[in-house]
Amino acid sequence: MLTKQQLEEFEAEAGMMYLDHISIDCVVFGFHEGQMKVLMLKSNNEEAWYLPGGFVMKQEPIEVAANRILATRTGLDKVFLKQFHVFGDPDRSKIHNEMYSEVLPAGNNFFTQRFISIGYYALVDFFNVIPTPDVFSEICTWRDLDDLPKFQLDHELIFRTALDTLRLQLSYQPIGYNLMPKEFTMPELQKLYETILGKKLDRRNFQRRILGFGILNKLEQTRKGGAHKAPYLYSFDLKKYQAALKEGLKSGW
Amino acid sequence: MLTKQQLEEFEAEAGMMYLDHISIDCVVFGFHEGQMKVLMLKSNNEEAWYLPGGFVMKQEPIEVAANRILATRTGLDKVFLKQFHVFGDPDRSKIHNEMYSEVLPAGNNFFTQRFISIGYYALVDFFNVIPTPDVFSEICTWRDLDDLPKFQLDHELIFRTALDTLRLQLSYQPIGYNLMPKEFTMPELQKLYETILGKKLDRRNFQRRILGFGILNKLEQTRKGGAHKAPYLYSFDLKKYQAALKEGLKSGW
DNA sequence: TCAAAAGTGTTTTTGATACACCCATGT
DNA sequence: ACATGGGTGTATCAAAAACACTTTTGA
Repeated sequence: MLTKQQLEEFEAEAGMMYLDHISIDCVVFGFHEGQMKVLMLKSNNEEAWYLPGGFVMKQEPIEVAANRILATRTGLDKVFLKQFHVFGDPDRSKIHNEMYSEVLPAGNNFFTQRFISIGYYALVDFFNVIPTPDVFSEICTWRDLDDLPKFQLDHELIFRTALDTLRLQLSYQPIGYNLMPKEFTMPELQKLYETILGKKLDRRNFQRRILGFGILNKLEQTRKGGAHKAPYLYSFDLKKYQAALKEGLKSGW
Repeated sequence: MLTKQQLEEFEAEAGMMYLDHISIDCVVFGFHEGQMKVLMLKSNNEEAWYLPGGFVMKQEPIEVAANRILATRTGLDKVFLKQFHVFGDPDRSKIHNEMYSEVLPAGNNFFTQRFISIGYYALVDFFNVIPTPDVFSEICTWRDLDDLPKFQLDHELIFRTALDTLRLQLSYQPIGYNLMPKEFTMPELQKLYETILGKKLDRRNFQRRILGFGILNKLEQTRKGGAHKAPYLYSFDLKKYQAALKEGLKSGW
């Protein structure tokens, strides 16, 4: 938690560096132990959690800003990041505004203005992320998709919209390269799809379809140590994967 | 074309009314005589055309702003309007900035600041639109999709992104209610799809598929006066249409 | 040795595509 | 009467969905 003085200093600096009225919020999806996760933050003296976010520097492209914000929260560079919606209700930051206007001097100041937030969602490799709190929080950690906390502001809407977009994306784009480790088994990849979609898929049909996309390399080795028959390992064929991203998986018409 | 004084007055007013740094651009699609059209504007003393656009009032939701901007250019209220992308490159309004900084006093002024533009696309009934120029232009008119003029700024990118989004949309959402008149024939609807997609479709398969969606009502009457067999008239079943919008037309997985 | 997970099929159903025939209408 | 566009139907093919059997492995 910031002291009043720290907040005032930060406010003054922010007003110099950043564009007014524009913020960025990121929904960072990760996958671990068969569970879909979102990266979230929390301050010790608030109950509700919020999404990683930030502002756009005066001469910075918004994509660069989103990457920078993500990098500072995760330690990651160059991840899959996609703009999905703009949240522009004038009341969306009301509670926040009221909170800060108690602490900060009245009148124009950076934090109490109206913000229009550009939503990005990211797909990242769980193991590479080093969750890093921002200046407003002490806690930055993964939350299970089926055990979500109370959200601040409209962050629940932002999260839900991101998830819906991701699900839709799944039907015409390959997904997984950014979420899975280098090598993985077919059941592991299936679990990812099932988690995103929130439903069970047929093992055999899933395998046929995924292989049909032609974006996987089957490796020689198997994943040993499991309690049952050892599954084969696969990796993504990056070239073909990226081609599929461009072309799309099915034409529609 | 505005005089220098008019521009200065408008600038001062805009700075009071509107949020800094945020603009809205609309790609308005219409359909007439088997041709897809976009609504565009042009000033007499500039060569390049631009898209209908505007700014967000200080306490106005962005959806409301987009609707207001559209309403002032078309006379329409409550049309299909969808946010599709944010354009946030710091150089995107460079040329504009330079242009205005010649005319307007140096230093901070509304028109020479950096703008991040929220792109909306609209699907409207051609016949209901009354194209209305804005304060910067004398011409506001429909342009054929296959006879497009030179664009200002990054408006070509905005237009192309809108078209791509619309095409993608077509594969998982019904379209047409907002573009077609109340009553229409199957060949007319097919022409719409063909124009959006930029390719020919099989007459019989198209009909089967569209009817399969269950969003059309077949009317008793036929469209007479044509030089051939009179085609049946159809209308959209609004209830089922909106349900299909929500559900999507195919699941994917 | 057996339960559970994984590999590898086949059958069935559905939807997309391609194609054929007849009907109505204005010239 | 005929060319043209429109209504309706069928054959074919490919992909999705449903389903079955065998293999491997640790407990």
